[in-house]
Amino acid sequence: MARIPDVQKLLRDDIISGAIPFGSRLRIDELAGRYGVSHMPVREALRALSGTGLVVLEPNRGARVRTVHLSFVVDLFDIRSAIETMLARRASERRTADHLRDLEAAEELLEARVASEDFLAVPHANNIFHGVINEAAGNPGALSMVDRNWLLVAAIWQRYGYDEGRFHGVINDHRHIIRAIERQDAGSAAVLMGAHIEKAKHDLLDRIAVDPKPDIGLQ
Amino acid sequence: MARIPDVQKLLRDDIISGAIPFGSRLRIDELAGRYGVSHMPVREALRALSGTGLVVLEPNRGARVRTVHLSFVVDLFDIRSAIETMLARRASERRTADHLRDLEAAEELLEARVASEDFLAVPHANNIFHGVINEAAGNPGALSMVDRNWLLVAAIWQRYGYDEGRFHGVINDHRHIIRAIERQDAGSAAVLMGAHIEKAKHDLLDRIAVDPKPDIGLQ
DNA sequence: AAATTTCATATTTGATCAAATGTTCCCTTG
DNA sequence: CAAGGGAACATTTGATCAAATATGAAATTT
Repeated sequence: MARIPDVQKLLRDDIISGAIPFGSRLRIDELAGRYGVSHMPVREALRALSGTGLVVLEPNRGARVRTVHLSFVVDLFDIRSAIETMLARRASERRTADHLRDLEAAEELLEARVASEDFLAVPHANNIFHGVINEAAGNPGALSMVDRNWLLVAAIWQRYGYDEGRFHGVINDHRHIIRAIERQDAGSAAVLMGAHIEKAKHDLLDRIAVDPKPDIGLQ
Repeated sequence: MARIPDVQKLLRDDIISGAIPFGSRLRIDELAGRYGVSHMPVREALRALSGTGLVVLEPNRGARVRTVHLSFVVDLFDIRSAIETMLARRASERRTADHLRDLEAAEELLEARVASEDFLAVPHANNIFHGVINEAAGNPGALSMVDRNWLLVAAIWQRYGYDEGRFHGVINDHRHIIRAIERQDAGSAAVLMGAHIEKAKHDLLDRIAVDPKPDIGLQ
């Protein structure tokens, strides 16, 4: 009684969590055994994931988890910066009172988790915060692009861990971004968002530089 | 002896050309007959295309070509503007002499086609021009996003046709963009590219406003 | 001894068939 | 006559099997 979306999600999560390293071969029968399904749903799940770029499929040669180079990490952040900057601008123009409320709720959740040192749960709260902004921008296509991008960044960051000191800078950035969106100051929101993501990029790159962990599959 | 990538390409082209309208149901057996293959490759091709967003798959309810709203057209251009602006900036920084040569060759091709009034072939030349810039930027992930975006824009534009007067403005924009990239003026290249895409957006929206063609599937 | 070819094995891809799920139309009932 | 239920049909999904393709190892030849 297993379905394709289930396998897709299980496999996706196994890749993000690091259980399956970048560049690994993905054998259909092996995955079928792992998830307790026949090999048919696995086939289709792999095909679907190849469309998202998380899995690379070569005809007659099977599937692999995408390989990740250091330059690819930079590229990911450049894309994210371009799109989220645009979305912050749009969100400033279109935000409703409801959006502001959601935004402040998301930020409170994030700050509560930092205060209680529940650092593992912070990235998820962060994801919610950015999700509210991107949702408020009202561009579903861009939203799904950012989500895909986020997935890959999460997969990489998961493997290198967070510097806990980072979160205080995040909180300060967020508060300024909220205020810009509140006063519908699109230009300010865009610049602040750009800087916010630029910081994230270098925080991650620094962690990779300090401890590259060559066995992770980052090339 | 047909393969999945072939079916994928055939189906993709049929959607872009307008042979299969937006929102159409895509029945596996029907497509198998259309392309002269068994239904197995079609299944997998649909799954792969669903990953790209061109096809929407609902579990146990089959596949449809994605539906396109007017607001979605605006969203597409916003995304494209955000990414291509970033790529124009990067291309300015990284361009080599070879890139400049390719860029000028692409532009000459485009201008030749406009001059000989071969208007149907102009969009392809235009695609090459932008492709060179995006290639020079050296961000493959962003490149594939732009390509996907371009696919959808092409599908829509194909249905509404081009105003031939448009191309002269395009040529002027392109020449200025080339000069900005040549002198490695990233800020200028970015602004010019942003304006260039903004113009394209309104040229298309105007054509839709003049003749909405309700039977096309745009909602 | 090194290289190339051939053969065996593993794996993906395609075809056929069976089961589950969704849809539609007709019939019954209120 | 309308609304709800049910049966027949269509379509997708899953399973099994066969064929094509790639990979790796062993053996033969130069």
